[in-house]
Amino acid sequence: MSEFLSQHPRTHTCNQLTKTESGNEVVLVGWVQGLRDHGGRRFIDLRDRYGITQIVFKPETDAKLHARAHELRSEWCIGVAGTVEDRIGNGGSPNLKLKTGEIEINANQLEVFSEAQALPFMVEDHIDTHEEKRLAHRILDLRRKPMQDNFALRHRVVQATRRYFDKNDFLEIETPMLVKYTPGGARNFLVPSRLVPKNFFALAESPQLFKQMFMMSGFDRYFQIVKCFRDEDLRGDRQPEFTQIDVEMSFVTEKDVQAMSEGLMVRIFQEALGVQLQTPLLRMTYDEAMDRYGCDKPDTRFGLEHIDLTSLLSDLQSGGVPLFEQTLANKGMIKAMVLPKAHELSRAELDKLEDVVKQLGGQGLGRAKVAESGTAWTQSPFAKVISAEAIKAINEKCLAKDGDVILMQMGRPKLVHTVLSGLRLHLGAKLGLISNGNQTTWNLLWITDFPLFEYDENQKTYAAAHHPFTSPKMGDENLLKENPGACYAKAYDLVINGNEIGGGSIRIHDPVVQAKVFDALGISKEAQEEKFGFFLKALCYGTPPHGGIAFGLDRLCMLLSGSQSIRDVIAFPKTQRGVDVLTGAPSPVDTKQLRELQIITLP
RNA sequence: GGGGUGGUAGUUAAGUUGGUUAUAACGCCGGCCUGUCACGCCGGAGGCCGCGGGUUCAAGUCCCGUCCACCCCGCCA
Repeated sequence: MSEFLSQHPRTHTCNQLTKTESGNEVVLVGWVQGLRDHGGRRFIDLRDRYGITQIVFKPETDAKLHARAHELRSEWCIGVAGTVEDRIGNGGSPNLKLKTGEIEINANQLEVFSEAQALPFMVEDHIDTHEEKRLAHRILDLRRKPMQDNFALRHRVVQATRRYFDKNDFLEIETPMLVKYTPGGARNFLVPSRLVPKNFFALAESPQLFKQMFMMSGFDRYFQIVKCFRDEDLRGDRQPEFTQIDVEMSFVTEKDVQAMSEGLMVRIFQEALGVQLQTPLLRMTYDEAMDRYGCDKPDTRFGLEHIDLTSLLSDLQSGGVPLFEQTLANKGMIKAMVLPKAHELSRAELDKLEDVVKQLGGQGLGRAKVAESGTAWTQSPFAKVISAEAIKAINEKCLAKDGDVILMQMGRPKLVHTVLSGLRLHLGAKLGLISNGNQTTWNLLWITDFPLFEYDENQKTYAAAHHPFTSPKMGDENLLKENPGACYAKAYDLVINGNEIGGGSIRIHDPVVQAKVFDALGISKEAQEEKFGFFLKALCYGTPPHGGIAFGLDRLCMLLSGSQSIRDVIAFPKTQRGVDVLTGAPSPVDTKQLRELQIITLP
């Protein structure tokens, strides 16, 4: 063990010392960030979590020490004792980029705590290394300032959250992670039980039922910063284990939950970024969002809104275009988006949009360039067949002027929306319509009035759009039996710059209504009892009206930090395949242990 | 499950119609250097071209398969 620290305890961090401390004897510890060896003057940048301080080794201070400094290498972990000196007074020049740039430490003691091998990549702010390598050497990656900043920010978000809810009388209570397996919804990770052989726990997808039972227990206001687990395919903003800020309140309406959530956002943005949000936030119904953006999490920082031409073309007998006619006959939808002349794209660039459309699953991209004072189309496959009346009507409906290009998608509504909203985001980025970097715009909005159910074409059944404990809108419970597809839900999502950051709802507190929803979902009485019997029973002892919300902490931190990936705000994330390349998880286990669990694996 | 992009030195990349010894920058190693802070100068080492097969006189380059990473669709109540 090193005696150095007992004789020379750390006196300062590497971001503290200024000319005020000139002449002081200090001790700094940290990592060698860089070396500049001038023979008679050896400089190193010493880095710790807080910043960087220059150390200088001089032969006239200690010839032996000066010689030893020659051996130092990048990322060695060292301790230095020395005198704070004014750089200018020493004949040097200040480094205005550093807070400590006017001073340096003239070293008189050096301790090498630990050497470092040659590095797989340099520890610097802007690295251009494949993520695979960063993950494999995560400790080096995490030493980089942008990563250190990300986790400091995440800490501030978490602390702000705890302070906010504490101040508002919420109780932070933990819920189980090993929970009852319930099929439906996200796929569960399974954990075999040794004590109850051949039976499995699921890792909790969310604490949904537990937090509702807290309300039945009379806890009134609950929150938790909690890990959740979902065994689904990964994305840049999805990890198999992730963290939610989970919230539930009794005796509230949608507005109450939203107001409490807005207060949280105000506090987080204030404490994490120093940004003042304006509340109340904007609200948009799900139907409006789908109509204008084809998406339930629209990025409202730019235009390029969608225009629905379906009824217009229906009125015009498809304008004589066979493709439109076919679409309408198949109960399809026709939507358009206008690319303004101001953002004119070359024909080659427009052709490339076809590839984008195909990647999104579309067949192709209908397009038309408006000409002759809005009476004609050029560069369009439809131009030859479409009626003059239809051209004029579409141009007017799209408010398209000469030189604008109308982009069209048609077919099944779901696909039209996927393709056209994907194309919209692509164009927003390509045309530079989304501000980024320092000039950050924060568009927060609520999406409200979601449908209660979605029809599953494959299964030929309804599925809960949010989850099956979501309350129907007032009056819609009467539709549950006859027309479930027409029911709306007391559900809401919080969207920030096109990212779904939170989602919640008012829950069902009436066991009769809850049973009706299960019926509509096609879950038999027996299955209801088997899967949710404990919960249905719990509902029967005086359940308060209640509702809540859950926020994706990782996504929120990703946005606030300006990170491109959720992995940059998770210390040890998994890759796209759900693998931890650092530790090698998942891995095979001993057959002895499998036998104990009464599990065999297929060859 | 499907589509796309990529994998060449420690790192990031270049590598022509297949053709001698596979380049460069940074990093690394050695030397010089008393005011640097992207220090500078001189010298040097470093390669299973992801992996496996095939075509060919000859493959980093062409073909087939496969693995890995990233992005997207499906999926994620």
